[in-house]
Amino acid sequence: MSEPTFRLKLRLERYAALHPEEAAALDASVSTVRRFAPRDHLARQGDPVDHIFVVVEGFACRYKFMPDGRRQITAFLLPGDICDTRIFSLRTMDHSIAALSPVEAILLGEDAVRRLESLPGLTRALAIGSVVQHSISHEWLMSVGHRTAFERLSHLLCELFERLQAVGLTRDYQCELPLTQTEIADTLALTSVHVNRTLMEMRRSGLLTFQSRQLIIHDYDSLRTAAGFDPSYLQLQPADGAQDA
Amino acid sequence: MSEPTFRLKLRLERYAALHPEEAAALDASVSTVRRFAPRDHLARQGDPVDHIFVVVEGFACRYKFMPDGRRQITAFLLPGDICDTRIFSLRTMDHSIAALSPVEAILLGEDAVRRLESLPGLTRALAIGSVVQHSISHEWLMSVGHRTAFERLSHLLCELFERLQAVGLTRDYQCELPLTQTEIADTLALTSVHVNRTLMEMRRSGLLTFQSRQLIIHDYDSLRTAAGFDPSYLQLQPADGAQDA
DNA sequence: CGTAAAATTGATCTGTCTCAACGTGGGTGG
DNA sequence: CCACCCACGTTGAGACAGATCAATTTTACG
Repeated sequence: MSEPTFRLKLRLERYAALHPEEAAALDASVSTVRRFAPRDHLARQGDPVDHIFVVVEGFACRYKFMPDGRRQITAFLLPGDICDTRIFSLRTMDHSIAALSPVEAILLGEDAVRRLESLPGLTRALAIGSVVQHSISHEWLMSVGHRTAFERLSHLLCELFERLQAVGLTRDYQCELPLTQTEIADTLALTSVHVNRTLMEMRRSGLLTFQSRQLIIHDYDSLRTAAGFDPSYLQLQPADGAQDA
Repeated sequence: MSEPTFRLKLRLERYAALHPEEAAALDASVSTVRRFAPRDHLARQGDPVDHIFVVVEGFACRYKFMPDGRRQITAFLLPGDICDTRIFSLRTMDHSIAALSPVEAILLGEDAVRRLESLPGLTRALAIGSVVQHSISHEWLMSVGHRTAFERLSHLLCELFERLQAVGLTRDYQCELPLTQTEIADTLALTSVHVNRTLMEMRRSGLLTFQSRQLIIHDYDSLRTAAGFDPSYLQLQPADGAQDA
C-alpha cells in the first residue's frame, strides 16, 4: 500500500494483463512523488507540459473558468488515474488541475512515458484509460444536457463509487468522497443550493447519506435505476487474459 | 481536390509539419473509400472496432441516446477529421456514428494506422488531433452547463466556422452547414423550438443568417463576443515549423 | 404536384437559479 | 481548553430561461 503505483496497477490490470516486467517498469519509472494541499494546483492553464501525473492518493480535478467567473470541473482524477499521455504533444496546458483534498501524485516526464509506452500491455492499458476518460466526458455531457438534478447527482455518485471500487477504496456500499457540495455543483453545472436540496431529498428517501465526506449508499439498485446508470462506459470488467480475483 | 486525403493533410499540417514521405504514406494508406447517405450509420454502438474513419466530404456525428429517447450529439466529424486511433483498444464501439449529409469517408484498419503512427510527424499530428477532440468535448460541457441558448448557439457556430475554415471550406464569412435545427438542438441540449427562436433573434439582430444550409456571418466580431469564443482550444494556429501560406 | 420533413409561431408550464438569511462544526490562537 | 470564526451546509420566497404542447406554414424532393 505504501507502493505509489499500487492503485495505478489495479486500474491498468482492469484494462489489460500486465507482464511482471511491465509492472516492474511502472515501479522503476517513479522518480518524483509530490504532495499537494487542498486547493493547490498540480498544473495551471498556460503552463508548459513537462510532466503528467499519476494520482496516488486523494482527489484532484481538471477545471476551467467561464468568463463570468463560474467554474466547470471537467474531470476528476482519483487514485490510480493517470493523465492522457498525449498531452505532451501540446505546448501548454489548456486547463488547470487542482487538488480537492490532500493529494499525493507521481510526476512522469515525457521520456519515462515513452519508455512505458514501448511495452505492449502498458500501451494497450494506457490507450483504454485515455478512451475511458473521453467516454466519461461524453457521459457528463449527457448528464448536464439531459438529466435532471436528481438523475445527474445519482449518476455522478454511481460513477465515483464504481471508480473507487475498482481501486479498492470502498467497503460495502461506503466510500470517502472528499468533495464539498459546491464542488459537486461545479461538476454538475448546478448551484450548491440545488445540490443541497437534492442531497436532502435523497437522504429523506433513504437512498443514501453523504455527510462529513462519507458516502453511504443504502439502496444501490434504486440509485442506479434513478440515475439510469450503465457502468459499461467505464470499461471496468476485467479484460480478456487479466487475472480474476 | 479529388484526392481523398486533401483536407486531412490540411488539418494535420496545422498540428505538425509533415515530411513529404509522411504525406505520401497517408495517400498510400487509402485503400477503401465509402459513401454514406444522410442518416446512414458509419458505425453503431456495440459494433466491433475494426477500422476508423477519415471524413473526406460531408458532416457526420457521434451520438448516444438517453433512456428516454432523447439524443445527444457528442461530436461532429467534419471533412479532414480522423477518429481517435486509440479506439482500437476497445472491443466494441460505445457510441454510434451517423452521417448528417452525404458523406465520403476513408476506412483505415488497425495495421494501416500502426504504420502511420510509426512516423514522427504523423504521431504528433494525430496525438494533437486527439487532444483537440477531447478539448472540444470539454468546451461543449462548458456550453451546455453554463452558457445561455444564445451563447451556446453562437459558440457552436464560431467553432464550426473556424474548423471549416481550417480545411478550406469557407469563403469570406460564409460556409455550408448541412445541419437541421433539430440536429443543432440535439448537440446543444436544447429543443428545436428554442433553437429556432434563437436563430431568428440572431437574424433579427443582424448577426447572421442561416437558411437552406448556408451560414452567412454578417458580424463575426460581435458573434465571437456574444459567444465568449476563444478559438485557442482548437489548436489551429500553424505549428512551429509548419509552412505558412 | 404531392407529401413528409423541417421551420415557424403562440400560450403555458416548470426545474432550477437567484437572492437572502441563518445554522453549524471543526480548526486555531489566545 | 475554550471561544471565536469562517467555510460549508441548510432553508425559504420569488424570478426566469427554456421546455412543452399544439398548430400552421414553408421547403425539399421523388
